[in-house]
This record gives sequence, structure tokens and C-alpha cells, in this order.
Amino acid sequence: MENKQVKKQPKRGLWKPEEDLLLKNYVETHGEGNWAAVSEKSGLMRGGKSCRLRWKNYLRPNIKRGGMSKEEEDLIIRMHKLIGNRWSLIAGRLPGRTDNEVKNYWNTHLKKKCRLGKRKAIELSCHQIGIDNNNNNNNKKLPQLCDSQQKDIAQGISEEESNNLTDTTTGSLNYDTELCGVMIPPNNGAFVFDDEPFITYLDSFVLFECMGSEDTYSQSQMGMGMQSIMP
DNA sequence: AACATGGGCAACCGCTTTACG
DNA sequence: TCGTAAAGCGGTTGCCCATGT
Repeated sequence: MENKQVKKQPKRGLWKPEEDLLLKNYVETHGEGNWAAVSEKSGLMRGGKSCRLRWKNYLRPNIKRGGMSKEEEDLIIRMHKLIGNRWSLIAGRLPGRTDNEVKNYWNTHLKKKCRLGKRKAIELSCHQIGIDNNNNNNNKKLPQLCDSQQKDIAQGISEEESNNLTDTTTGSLNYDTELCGVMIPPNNGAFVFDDEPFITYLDSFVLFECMGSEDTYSQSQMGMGMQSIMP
């Protein structure tokens, strides 16, 4: 005979409107936080995590629903290029959008778009430096990571510095710059625009903020460099 | 009409980080 | 300093619906 106490499993699956109402009323009365208590005291048979997620992603005030604007899409693309799958950071730049929404939007809409862009850019780059897939005769192994690139960006590499990486006599790309143009980042998530192969000066400000810099000067520069996309 | 397939999205899982005693 | 609970986060799963065959 089983002597184990059967622990009641929290309810799962899609939220019903009445559950939303319960949660909304409870949070509006008692405030956010202590989600385990919310699930108990509100009468919801949901886990605390589930309640928190539902509130954060759907019930919280000022949540923006519906399709992304061109500006929002563009910002997601740029930021993802810089910082990869840091969805909460990206969402933080989009008022009313949640990390889950940004993540889903990326996975369903933007990833495909950008994959095409990357393929084109890599093909173009390989052509420029004489690499082809079948004959890697120059033994130049491309590193998998681009740490130096990321550091440069984090330190706010200037446009001038960036330009200096290009051989002005031939117009061809020096090795490092070339990496910056086509680099597949550590998380394999970034991409390259067809018409925008290099990280811009402006983009470096975005990354600065995302790195959580405490430096006030940098913060003020960021404010100048990048504004949130307002509805 | 019935079934298969794929896209979109909400929700869950599990790991990491943070807060607190 | 350590242990624990709560919260945060990104990856993954599974359901629903539209479209194609």
C-alpha cells in the first residue's frame, strides 16, 4: 500500500479569462511578488511560476499586443546582431514588449529573414578574400568566437578606428574587419545585413547599455545614442 | 471531406542569479 | 559564509489554426 502523500499538481495549460481575472484582481489588490502565495491565496490552482509568467507577459499594465512596427523590428535585428539571444535586454528597449514576445517574434519572423542575409554576406565575403568551400588553401582558420570584436564594441570602438581596419589603398578588408563583417558569433545567433556588413558606432552604445555599464559618462552617451522606440 | 504539414504563439522546464535570514 | 527560496532568463514543447494535397 502506497503511503506517499500525493501532492496536488498545479493546473497547467492555457489560461482561461476567469483565471486571468482572478490573478489580475489579486495582484492589483496585493501587489506583485511572492508568487507562491499568489497561487495559494487567489484561489488559482496554478503554480507560482505560472502566475508570474502570466502576469508579466499578458496581464501587466502597458503590455503592448499585436504586430511589431518596422522600428521595433529593426531594433530587434540590430540588437540581436550585437548581443545575441539576450531577449530580456532586447525587450527592455521595447516598451510594452516582453522577452517572450521578442523571442517568439525572432524565432518565427526574423530568423529566416536574417539567415538569408547572412548566407549572402558570407558568400560575398568568401569571394572577396578568395576562400571557397572546396579549397581552403590558405590555411587561414577562422576563429569560432569573436571575443576581440565584442570587446572592441563594448569599449566603444569608434567609426574612425573601424575605418582604419580597411586597407585604403586596395579597398579590401583587413583580416579583423573581415571577421567583424561576417562573424558568426558564439551563440550562432547573429547575422549580417546585405547592405550593412559592419557594426556601427551607434550600435556600440546599445551594447554599452546592455553590458550594464555603471559609468555615468557612458550612460549619458547612450542616452544620446539610442532612444527607446516609443509607441 | 479528410488528412498531413507547417507556422505562430502561449506556456512550461530547468538552469542561473539574486535576496535574505 | 552558507543555505534556501524566489525571481529571472533562455530554450523547448505542445497546442491551435491555416493551408495544401
